[in-house]
Amino acid sequence: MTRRDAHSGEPDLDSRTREELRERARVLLRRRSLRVTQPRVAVLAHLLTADAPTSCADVHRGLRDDGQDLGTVYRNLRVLTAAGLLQVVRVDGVAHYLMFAGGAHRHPHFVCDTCGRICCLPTLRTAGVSELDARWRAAVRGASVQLHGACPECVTMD
Amino acid sequence: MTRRDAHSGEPDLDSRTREELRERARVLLRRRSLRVTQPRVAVLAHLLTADAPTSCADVHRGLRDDGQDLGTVYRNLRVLTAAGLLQVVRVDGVAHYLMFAGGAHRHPHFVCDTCGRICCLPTLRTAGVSELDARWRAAVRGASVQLHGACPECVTMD
DNA sequence: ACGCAAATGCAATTCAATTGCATTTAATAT
DNA sequence: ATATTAAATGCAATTGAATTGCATTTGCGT
Repeated sequence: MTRRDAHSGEPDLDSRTREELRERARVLLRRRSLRVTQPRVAVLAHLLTADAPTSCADVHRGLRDDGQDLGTVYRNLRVLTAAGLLQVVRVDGVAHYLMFAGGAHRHPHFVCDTCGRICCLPTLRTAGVSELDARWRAAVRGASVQLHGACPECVTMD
Repeated sequence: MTRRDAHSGEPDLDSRTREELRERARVLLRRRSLRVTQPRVAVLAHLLTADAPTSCADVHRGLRDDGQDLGTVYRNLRVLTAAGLLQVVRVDGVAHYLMFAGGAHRHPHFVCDTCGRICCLPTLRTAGVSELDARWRAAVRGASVQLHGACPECVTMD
């Protein structure tokens, strides 16, 4: 069993790691001088454990035991993204969030047409599907590339 | 003035080209054995002239004189896309459609952070921003790459 | 011309995302 | 420690894209 015996005064392992996560989240928030609130910590801690980009609804679902408010989850995901802690991947028009890996470590994402799962692919130093391992190579049926920034017309107007 | 004199029996230039477009649209529909309906022709003809990926709302707006139904526009955009006539670019979760350029001629898109305009960039034979012309190179602030297909787990289940 | 499947028009609905506002809370100054 | 205040929250209402149910119309093969 995962839980310790009840007569032990110590918290069980799960809640210990959960608290560690929340502490990590608090540190990250303070570093960016964001206010450390319970809902915000909960959202960030949840994203710290997520192994794939997670939609707002998913985060909310994962936190529903705490009676988190959906609107607040949305607001915090926006705040955390604006602060550079999270990045967004949109899949079929739905935003999914993941911890921001840092400028140099951005990686492409893979969306399964069948199960909808979103995977983070390993970074490719030089672009090209040829560098993906064989399993992934066989999987790819299409790709899309989007750049963004200030378009030439807007640049000259600044 | 663009219009011809009223006493001329001939249609003016604008309506002539507009009819040409509609005829091109009809041909494309017949080639894919899609039913040639007035709303469908209107949507496709509109996309044939669009110089940038166009949202459903935009298409509808552009056709509002004809009293087109929004739901029907949505349905036709889906049909035309499924038939391979259009491709979709999603920007901030909103679908934008453009004529499908064909497998070999797919190109990346650029979304302006300021004005929201979406531009089709020239195809890059080898990937890399270095190949964009100087104006565009200066514009780019970020990029996202998404691949899709059947993920390894789903492949083995087929 | 006829018959039927497909498409349309219209309204209602779903779902992601945002927002207005009264209340609570975290960080700061006292 | 306590008061202060701007920020964040909780809840409900709202927006906006996209979809859908259904009665009616229309394209198209026979």
